[in-house]
Amino acid sequence: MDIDNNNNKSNNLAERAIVSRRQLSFIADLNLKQREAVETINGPLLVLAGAGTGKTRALTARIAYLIDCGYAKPNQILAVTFTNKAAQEMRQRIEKYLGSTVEGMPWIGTFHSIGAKILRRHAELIKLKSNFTILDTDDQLRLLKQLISLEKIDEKRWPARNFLGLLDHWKNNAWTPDRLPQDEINKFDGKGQKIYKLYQERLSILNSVDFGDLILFPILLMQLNSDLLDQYHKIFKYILVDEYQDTNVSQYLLLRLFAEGHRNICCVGDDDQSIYGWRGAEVKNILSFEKDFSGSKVVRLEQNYRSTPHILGAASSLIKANSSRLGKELWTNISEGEKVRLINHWDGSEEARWIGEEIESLSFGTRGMKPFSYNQISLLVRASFQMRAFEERFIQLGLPYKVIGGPRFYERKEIRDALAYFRASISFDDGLAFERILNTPKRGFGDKSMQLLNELAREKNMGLMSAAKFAIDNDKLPTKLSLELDKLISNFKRWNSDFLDNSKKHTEVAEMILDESGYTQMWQSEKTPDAAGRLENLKELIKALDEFENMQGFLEHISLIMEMETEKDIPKISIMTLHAAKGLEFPVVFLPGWEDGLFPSQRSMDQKGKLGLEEERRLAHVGITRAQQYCVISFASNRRIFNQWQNTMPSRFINELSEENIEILNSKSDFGSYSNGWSNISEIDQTYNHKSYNSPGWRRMSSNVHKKLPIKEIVDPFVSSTPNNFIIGSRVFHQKFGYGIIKEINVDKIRVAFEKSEPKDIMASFLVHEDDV
DNA sequence: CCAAGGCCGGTTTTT
DNA sequence: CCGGCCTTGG
Repeated sequence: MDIDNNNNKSNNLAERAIVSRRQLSFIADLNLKQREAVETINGPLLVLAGAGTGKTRALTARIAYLIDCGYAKPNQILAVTFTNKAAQEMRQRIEKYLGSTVEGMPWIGTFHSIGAKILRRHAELIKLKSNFTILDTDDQLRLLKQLISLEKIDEKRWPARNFLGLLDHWKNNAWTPDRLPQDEINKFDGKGQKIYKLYQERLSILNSVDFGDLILFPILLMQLNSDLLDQYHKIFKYILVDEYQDTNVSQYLLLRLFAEGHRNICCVGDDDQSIYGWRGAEVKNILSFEKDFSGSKVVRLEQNYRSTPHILGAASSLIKANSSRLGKELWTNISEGEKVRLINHWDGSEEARWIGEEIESLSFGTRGMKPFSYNQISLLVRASFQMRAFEERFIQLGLPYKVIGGPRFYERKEIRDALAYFRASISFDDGLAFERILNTPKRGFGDKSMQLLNELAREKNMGLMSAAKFAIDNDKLPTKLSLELDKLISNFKRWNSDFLDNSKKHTEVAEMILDESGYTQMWQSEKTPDAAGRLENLKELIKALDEFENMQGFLEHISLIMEMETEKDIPKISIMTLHAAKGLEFPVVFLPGWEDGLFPSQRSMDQKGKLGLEEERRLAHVGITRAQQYCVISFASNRRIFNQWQNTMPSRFINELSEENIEILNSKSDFGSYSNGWSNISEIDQTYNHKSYNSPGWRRMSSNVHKKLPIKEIVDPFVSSTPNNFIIGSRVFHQKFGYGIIKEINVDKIRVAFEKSEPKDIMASFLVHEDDV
């Protein structure tokens, strides 16, 4: 709103003085490196920011600096994050720095929200209306199931869920149906490309896009309309990207298109915190930044403000085992603190018991530490099924806890149903929403009538609601169903005009819809224990809706932001996955379940071999670096997984931790070898003793670790083509050209000087290290 | 069309 | 052990 603020400032000396004081306030307390990251404004810049080095601070100070010094207007800065939380935090900090609102910064947001914004502006160029809906996974699956059965593919062998995985992969790589690589086309029973095409056509008719399209379509828009791209080049004078290590190929391409304009792109990231490879993130992007953006500068933030030296030491010793790194060494001014503690338990429930007891002690103050509040304590697990044991234990002990990133509000059935009613009322084209609630509450529509309508819709190339109308008019349905359907459709027409009627409040219309459709009634008459809770949730939904001006805005909001802010309550212990913990910090961190196969996860290693293991190791690194003062790693000798007891070996990561930063707490059970599992908790708590690395238990454990399961070497052409497998100067072999020396690496094109042939640019996937021949 | 029971499978998850 | 999905029988 208040954009002019910045333009007027130079006219007024007093204000100028204020401005420079303000500048001091957000630059003065930065360290030299951070300052360099803020003040290097021209050309491509990569900021390698280790955990806890003030990354967000530097990033936001940079934006404030650009605006305050007049390098850019607030609306000329594109700042992209991955999560809404990060975007929100960025906004708040900038506001704090600039002392004004950031209303005038339309281009701060997640990749997807910015993609959606661009797409809405130019929807017609890509055969969409600008009020298109954004599908969720449920909708996508429903649509895919239809298409798969239509193609007469056996759904058992080729589940829609698998196709969704493929689709994701394709869109992450910016492959449209026509641009699919040869070896992708015939995936999924030979019909991959065909279904992809059908899917996109159907989406277009439904006036819908999926999440992948929110990145993919803007890329296409920019590639196909050079004048449009020019426009955006003019708008985006400065580009900033947070968590660059998490970008996938599509996101990278989009950024590169925009960056071609002013070439002022600043990416912040940490290759050691890249933990989303499994969903398409390419570490390659950050590793080859300097190659991708010529003339770039790299600034490393290595001073850590978060953790004690022992915690940092343990984390660095671990991450050193990774081979593909840009290399950073975190250091700190913080003086001595607790060593990282390591403890073994007989089994998972003993582990849960011990941690529960330990948390109680910590909350009263123990071992010379000040008492910790529960909200200073967190428990980070590899997989969410591990949480249950702790929740059960904490409930028994009466310890308050919260699960972060648990089942999300907008993913609940009743919420989705309600939203489907709203969506179908707003847009008659939204066939997937209509289909969802057609028989909810029961209106007598089963598979058969549903199929009839769907086939009709596809045949006539119309939305499901129009097809329904057609079916009624042409007597395609039993009279009873026709009457029901007719009633429903006229309801939707009325609800639609109610939403458009400005004299009616949208929340009231929404409530009315839920009542008139019989949806509320449906839950009221249901006797299951959770029915009451569902009705509560519906009320919550209406409350959330009240924050918005109209239904359209609300729907846009929730399709992009899948969470509801939870009110702050009494202090609680935070339980979450390691993935969810990225970006957070806690004084106390518990890291249970460090057992080979669980963490590192066997599946990760099976699927991606060494690269998978390295990603797991980064995850471990993320875990340890969350801790500010006190970090406890634990593992159990026996664990029940899917109700089956398994003997477990300590995680290989434990052996990689530097001895001098670790203190071993050993329970009587001596690494589980002779404990009968009945040990009494308090006894364990009181009798753990501090053992050196030479205890018999430790030696046994170590020797077990050496028997680590072999890692399968998987040759995935896409993955193994990362240039980091090769370095300049190494000797490689090529099937046709023989041996040669690497001279230059450019993403996956590698220039090789062959011994018996001219130098050539070769795709990385065709080269092997000389040792591997 | 629907409710009840059998069977299979089961990381990480944001937008 | 749990939840989702499919089959089966009313």
